[in-house]
Amino acid sequence: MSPTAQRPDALHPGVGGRATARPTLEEVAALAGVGRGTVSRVINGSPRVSTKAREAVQSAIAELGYVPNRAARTLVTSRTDSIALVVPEAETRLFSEPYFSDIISGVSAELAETDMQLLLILVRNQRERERLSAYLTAQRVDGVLLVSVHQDDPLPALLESLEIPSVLAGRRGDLEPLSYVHADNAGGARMAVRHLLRRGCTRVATLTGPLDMEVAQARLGGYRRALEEAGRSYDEALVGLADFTEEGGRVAMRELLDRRPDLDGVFCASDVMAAGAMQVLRAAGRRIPDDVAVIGFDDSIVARHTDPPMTSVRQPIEEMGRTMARLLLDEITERGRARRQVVLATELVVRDSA
Amino acid sequence: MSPTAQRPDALHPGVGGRATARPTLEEVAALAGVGRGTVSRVINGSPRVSTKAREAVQSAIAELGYVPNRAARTLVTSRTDSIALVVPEAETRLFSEPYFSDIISGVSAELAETDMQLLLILVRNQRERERLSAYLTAQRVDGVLLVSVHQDDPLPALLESLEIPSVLAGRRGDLEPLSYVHADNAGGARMAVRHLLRRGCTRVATLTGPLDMEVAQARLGGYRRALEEAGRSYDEALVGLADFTEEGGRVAMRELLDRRPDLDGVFCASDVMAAGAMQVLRAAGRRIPDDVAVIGFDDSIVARHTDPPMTSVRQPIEEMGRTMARLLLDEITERGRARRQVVLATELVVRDSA
DNA sequence: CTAGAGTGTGGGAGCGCTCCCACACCTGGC
DNA sequence: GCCAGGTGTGGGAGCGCTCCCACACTCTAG
Repeated sequence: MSPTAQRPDALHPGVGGRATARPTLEEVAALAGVGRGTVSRVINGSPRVSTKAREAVQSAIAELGYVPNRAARTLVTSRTDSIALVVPEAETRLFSEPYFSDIISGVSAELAETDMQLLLILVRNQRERERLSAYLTAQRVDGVLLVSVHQDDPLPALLESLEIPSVLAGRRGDLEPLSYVHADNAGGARMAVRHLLRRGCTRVATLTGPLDMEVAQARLGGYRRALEEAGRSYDEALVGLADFTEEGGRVAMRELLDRRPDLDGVFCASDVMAAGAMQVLRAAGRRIPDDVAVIGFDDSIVARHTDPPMTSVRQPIEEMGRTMARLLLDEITERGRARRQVVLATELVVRDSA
Repeated sequence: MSPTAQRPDALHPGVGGRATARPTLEEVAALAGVGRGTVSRVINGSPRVSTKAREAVQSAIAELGYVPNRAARTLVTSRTDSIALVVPEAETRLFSEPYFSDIISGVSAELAETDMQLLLILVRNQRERERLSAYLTAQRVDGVLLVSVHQDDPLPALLESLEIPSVLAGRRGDLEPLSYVHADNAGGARMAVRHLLRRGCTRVATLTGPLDMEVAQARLGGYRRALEEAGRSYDEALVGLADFTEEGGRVAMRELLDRRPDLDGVFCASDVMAAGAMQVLRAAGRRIPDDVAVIGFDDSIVARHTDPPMTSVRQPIEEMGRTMARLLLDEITERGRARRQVVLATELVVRDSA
């Protein structure tokens, strides 16, 4: 498609050499009848070039099909024009949720206008964490986006000490020193529980995520706040500790049902947990929503395929991804700028389960 | 965590310079009391180094916290130690299916033992396709994995002309010249339809994917073959053309029901289409599986959450990812080797819908 | 004892860029 | 006429590596 210089190569074809040799900046300069500096200036959009020289260079570039060698540029500028999206994916389940794909969609939408390349890096164990650490230390990216932040994860601290521009999805706590973007988890949870109460539920339980994640704590906090605002007391017997997974949701739901068989509403901190809980409730003969109303969190694809379709708290995940990318780009260009925090609103999507 | 040299920097702190200067190979050589060549040999694991020199170098590396500069290495070797996973994601739906995450899991599992870095690159429109083209032409990766291959996609041809090592997930057709890995789609479809026939279905319909994808054609072919093997004729009225999406499944199912209200089994070329079809069937008052048996394809998370849980053809997606990565690594090391094709078996997971 | 074939090693050259200094060439004001 | 202050330009230096040649040193066979 694009014209490519097909010059006869060296006499020795062998020793694993590439078939085609790419033209260099020097060759462009020679063809355009200018110096290397001028070609470089044209490529980098410097205004200090005469129209005549610029045109000569541009047509030489087109003729040779010249593409700059990024490695050479990186060697000089120590900029890589790429950013990493780091996913500390403990288990495949994390990935089978649309959360990550939506983040990625948002990030790459924001990057579309730039020539930043997005690198996805999965970290699933200690070994991979070390590889990433070496990778980041080697300055192979200009910045890092980190999703799924656990309180005891050493990654954020690593990013801090490396002083590499970075933005988190979520945060470790109130005092998070790194830039971050997250959803209004507490607000969303509160909204969900208020909906259950308004519906007439009087014994509303909750299934939490792993409490070493701020996001899980925030959702539990929203649950508690909604109850207290309604003048109801927070009852530990109605709180089931789980881990965002379907199986975890099933186990916790069974225990909850044992402890408080009279419960009539459940707010689950994730859709897949809610799906697990719904299975258990049905197996126990409860009708949804008549006997027990159920609300999930995420509004993922799972919510649309349960029976009945699930009411769920939607968070603007793609928008989160876009915002993260925007903050990171800013941080890369204006190094040393103040860290930013962004909180995006959540919304209740009402279907049939509550 | 890892020891990092914190030397006082140059007197001039400004002009956007990085805070910490990384040690170079030259400094390691000086500290170890050897030449540059020897350090390079140690780093690259050459056997032609004395034990004494090797140890001196290793401790110097540890002391300085030395990490090689990849850009410099790339400039010389023109190897990048990274590979791209290219996803021509037309719409978000593609991503919300677990297919891609499973591929990614498999690929990175296979890459774990190497120091290859995986780059995920999304291509969603013409503009992004051009960016990718420039990126690949600039030789920024050692190889490419391409998933979701459409017949009219210019990407495979681009990879061919660039002569860059690459492996496809799926293929354009029988004569695919690039290496590829795919599942036994025809066999899986055949298995599914045989299952329906054995169950006693006599009017088995099918919902296809977009027929510009070989994968959709193969599944349709398997459907047809199973019918013919059972001595039944292939009836176009029982074939609903769809596009792998839920909405597409709904629309096609409605049409099918209009045309052939007597159908008693449906093989759907994807789970989400099957989910859409099941909604339509129920709305039309059909019981599943008693009136109409339904089988999906993929065995994705959706299959476990329909009511009733869906029988589906499982393909070993993660294994596909692993195999793709393995083939690509081979192709990168032994350039010019013959293209390879791998077909992995599919399996019928029987649940309640058929 | 010497030629010959290994080993291990240092360091020059060079990968393809950007940075920046020096130099030409133009103005215009005195 | 001169000098100051622009503007555009060429090309040297150097980023941090790998490649490879040359040179010491072995050790063995004749």
